[in-house]
Amino acid sequence: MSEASNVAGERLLSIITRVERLEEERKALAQDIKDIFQECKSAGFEVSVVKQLIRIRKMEPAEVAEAAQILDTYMHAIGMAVD
Amino acid sequence: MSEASNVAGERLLSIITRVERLEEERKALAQDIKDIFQECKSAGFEVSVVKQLIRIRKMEPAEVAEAAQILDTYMHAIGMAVD
Amino acid sequence: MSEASNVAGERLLSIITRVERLEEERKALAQDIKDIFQECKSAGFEVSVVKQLIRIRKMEPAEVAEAAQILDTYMHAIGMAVD
Amino acid sequence: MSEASNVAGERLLSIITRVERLEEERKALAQDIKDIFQECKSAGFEVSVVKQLIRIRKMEPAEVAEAAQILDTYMHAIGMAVD
DNA sequence: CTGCCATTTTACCGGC
DNA sequence: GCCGGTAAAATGGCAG
Repeated sequence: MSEASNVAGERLLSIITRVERLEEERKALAQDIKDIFQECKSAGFEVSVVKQLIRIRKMEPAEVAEAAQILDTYMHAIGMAVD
Repeated sequence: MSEASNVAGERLLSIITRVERLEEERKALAQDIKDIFQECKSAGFEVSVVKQLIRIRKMEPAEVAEAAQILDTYMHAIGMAVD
Repeated sequence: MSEASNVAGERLLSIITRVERLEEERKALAQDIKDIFQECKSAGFEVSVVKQLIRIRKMEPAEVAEAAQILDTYMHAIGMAVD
Repeated sequence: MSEASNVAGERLLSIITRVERLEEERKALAQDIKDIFQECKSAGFEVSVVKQLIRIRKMEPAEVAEAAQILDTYMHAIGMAVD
């Protein structure tokens, strides 16, 4: 036999191979992102600021959710929970 | 104009949008990988060991041997050697 | 010789031993914290709320620092940095 | 009254204060450990390998053997065995 | 080559 | 008691 010596081995190898494939795609995307930031820099933008902008755009909904969660926790704490 | 008030702004918005798009694809791939490890677990494999295997497969054989060698040397040095 | 077979080995063993000692102290502190939360629960407080309070007390200065960092980043970006 | 407005509040504040104190001690210990690894590096040891050694020392010998065994089995299963 | 940041791994904590 | 997600820590990669 050449690679996987039995049924379990074939299954395992399939798992490993698929993961490795997806990781490569992931790596390629990371490279694409890096390329865009390179272009960003060439266009005269501060990369760190742009990254921060992106982070803020992501965070705003997250912060709303967090605030809601804090409120919810307190309401539970004082026995006012609706559920 | 709707969002970006000038040429630089449009360029910047384009950059941000493209990065965000790629990041979402990255996130989706990460989820796919998680799913495979879930399947891996269901199939009865030790996920941590499978991850270790994938790590080893990424390394050059020489690197693997060298790392083992250093570890062995240190173990001898502190009297932890198996022999 | 019994444990470390040479000068380098003794040095290495000393390093390892000290790290292990500090890690144990760290672990003991973690246990102490857990014990306090147990007491907290017994006293009738909602542990999750107390933890959140602690987190919030930690976060306030962190948020100030973050805001300052954002300002700093922008000032750099527009060439107004003081340094 | 200054900070805690009642007995429960005082109790709660005591809990919070003690936890925060212990967390600071924990943080200080983490810094001490970092310092030792810095010294370790300066002494010419491979920090990653030393960390690996410490991990192995924490494990029961039987566990070490078992983990190696499983890895070996999987490597054989997918045809990566060295022998 | 050192410090920083992203990713990964590990420990914790709640629900089922 | 295990399993799931979540928060902390460690690791590795990268820019400066």
